[in-house]
Amino acid sequence: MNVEELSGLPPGAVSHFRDQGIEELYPPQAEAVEAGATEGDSLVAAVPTASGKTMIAALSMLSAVQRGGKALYIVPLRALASEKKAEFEAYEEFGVTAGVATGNYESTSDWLATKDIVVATSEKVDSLVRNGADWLSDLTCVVSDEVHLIDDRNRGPTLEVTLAKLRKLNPDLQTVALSATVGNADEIADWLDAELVETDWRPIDLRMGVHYGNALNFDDGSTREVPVEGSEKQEAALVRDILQEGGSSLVFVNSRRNAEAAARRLGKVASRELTPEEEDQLAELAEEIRDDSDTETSKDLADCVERGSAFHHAGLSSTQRSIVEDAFRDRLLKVISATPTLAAGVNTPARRVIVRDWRRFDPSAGGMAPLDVLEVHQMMGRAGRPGLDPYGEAVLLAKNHDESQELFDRYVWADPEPVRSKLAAEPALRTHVLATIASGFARTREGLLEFLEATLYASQSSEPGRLERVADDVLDYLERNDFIERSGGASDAGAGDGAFTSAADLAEQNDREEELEATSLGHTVSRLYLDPMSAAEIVHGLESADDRPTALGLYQLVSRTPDMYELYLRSGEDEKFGELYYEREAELLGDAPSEFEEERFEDWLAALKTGKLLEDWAEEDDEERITERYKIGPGDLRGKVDTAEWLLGAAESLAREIDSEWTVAVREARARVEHGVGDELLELVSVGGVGRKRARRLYEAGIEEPADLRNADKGVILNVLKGKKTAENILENAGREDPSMDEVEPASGDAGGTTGDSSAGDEPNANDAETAESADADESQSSLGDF
DNA sequence: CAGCCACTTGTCTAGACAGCATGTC
DNA sequence: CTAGACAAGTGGCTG
Repeated sequence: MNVEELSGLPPGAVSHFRDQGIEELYPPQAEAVEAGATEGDSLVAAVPTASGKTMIAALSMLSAVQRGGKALYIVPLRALASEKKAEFEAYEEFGVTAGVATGNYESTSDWLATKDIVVATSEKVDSLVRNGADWLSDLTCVVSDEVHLIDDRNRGPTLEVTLAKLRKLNPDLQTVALSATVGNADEIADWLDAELVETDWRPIDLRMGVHYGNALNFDDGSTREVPVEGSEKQEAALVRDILQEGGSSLVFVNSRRNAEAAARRLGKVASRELTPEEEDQLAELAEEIRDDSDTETSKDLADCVERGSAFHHAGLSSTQRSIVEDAFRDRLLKVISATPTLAAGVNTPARRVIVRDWRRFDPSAGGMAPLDVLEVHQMMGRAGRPGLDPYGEAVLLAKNHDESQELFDRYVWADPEPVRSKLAAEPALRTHVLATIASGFARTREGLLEFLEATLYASQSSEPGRLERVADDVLDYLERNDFIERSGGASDAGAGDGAFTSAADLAEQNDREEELEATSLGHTVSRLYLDPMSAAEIVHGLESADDRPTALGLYQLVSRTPDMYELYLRSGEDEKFGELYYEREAELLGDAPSEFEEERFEDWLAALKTGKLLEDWAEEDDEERITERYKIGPGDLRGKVDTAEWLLGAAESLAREIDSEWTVAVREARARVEHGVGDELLELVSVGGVGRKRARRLYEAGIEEPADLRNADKGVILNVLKGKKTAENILENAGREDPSMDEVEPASGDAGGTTGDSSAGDEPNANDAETAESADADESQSSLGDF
């Protein structure tokens, strides 16, 4: 089918596609159009990665907009949201507007209401539903990308419930679900009342194979000699082999450490094939990476990048991740070794994909468990760059003939697993049942069960009554913690009034439906997007505090909620943090588990470790020191700080809600973690342009609050802040009447500025060691080193 | 005696969404 | 009940 034959699109859309070099639709796309994608019909497209799924979405959304509607595109990751938004923004050329809504992106609901296409993460959509964004009922088309993630234990239920809610909100909604090829696409289509388009067609050939010995055997029967020379590893031989043809490769491994070690080794292979220009550009990139963050991880990454290789995992900062991804797409980097982050993330195709590790540590399995077929296929699907490579190659590594055979059977010839709803897991239901009640989707127990009937879980359930049972447990839990109230139902029967209970009364009570209503606290929890269990923990912790909680107490409190990802204890650390615990026991909120409850006590200490990390950050320790001390990457640190900020913000709302007297303490702890400063700097840091480092330098020079910025000698300020432009900017933000720095010379400051007049001024460590304040910090560090 | 290797032992394990109100060095 | 890669340490061999 030619794009010219498409109808129902906004005028200009077809020529836009033609300008992009799209003439003929790919077969799956044509099939989708035939199935009614442009006519508002629902559809499930289960097709391989990179076979034009986005185009199917685009055609559906654009035709919906042309009919006067509004479309929503749901993605699983923030990074994908920005990628898609950039793609859809090009439609502005013919008058179709696009916006993005994620947790960290600027976005007011009013502003989104004006956009034709909105891109959002599933959690953000869920949150918008909970907060009653009224434009949601104007939606006529919703696209769910990577819908197979419904299978995910943690985040799948959110997507599932959100889709069910959107469809309930607007029964005529066109639902377009894009999925990898999975075992049961037909079930998903049934659930969504949608047509199914299923194919394994790909725009570029994908050859899958297994490397063993000196040979690479493909699924089509062909063989390629790839000798392993000397002591080199198989993946090194494979990377070198394809690099000599000018192709890049992607190596998937199962741990961060493996990714880093492999990148280091592969750097030797890649560096042999670099041109001088490439070396220069890579050196620049390496510099950029070192500038982004001053940590061991950054240095290691930069060292690799200089040689044309890189590692990629969640310990990298988001900046570093995009640097690596972009450079690989520009063919500057020859090889990336990555954990599975990359397989699910933004598009980074390579000529050859090497799945080195097909087993991953899984404590629940007690050891190494094989990866899902679906997951391996997702990785393999990254092979082949459209328009650049003649074909893509996906290779598994075997050590012997038996393993080679096993890999063919297990992954090459195998079909992916079916998608199974994980909704009946209690943690998932806890949060979604509360949200469903709070946002009025269900007002009775019956109504709740009816709503749950509309989920994929219900359509798949082989165990009748399971969902009902778990739902009842969850309702009990929510009621016990004052998140909901039940009234009028059979369970209340006779409990209160003690009056006579006749058979007739009983019958009547059983007939009457039990009503469910969220309490004010329950509404708050739902809107804040907290797991009810986190909220309960925080509420209980705040209520149990007799004295003003310390920052560490609050940090440990939020760190032990299920919304904080666990920082786990390494061997030996249980003792270290056990000591810290006895030192600072009094600061912790709520009841500590007994030491004899080993598992719970470990969790408690792990939360203390995370809390201590946050305290270190709020005591202005360097990023480098923290990442080294806790053996984490810069990305992990930022993630922790981010989450803590969010949770403490939520805790502040909860504190207000329950009239806690510690609201201010929570707010202060949050502000300290947000800016990474001690409380004496909180005022300074509220001035635009002043962060943790500048604030500390200003404070040391005797400028302790914004008022001082307005009155102090400009020479002193300039001396601290270096650049005139920066100084002017900050003075303006502080509200100084005459911010101009013209003709002002740096003056040496009163307190700590004596060594500060070096011209470069970029030594963040230099000024740390001077004042009483940092002496404190040092002390806490040495005590930390001891335990 | 230095340098290299082969082998042993101990350690450790993927990922990342959300509120709210505005802006790091 | 289940693994395996890496890094650091150890010991033996060679020149």
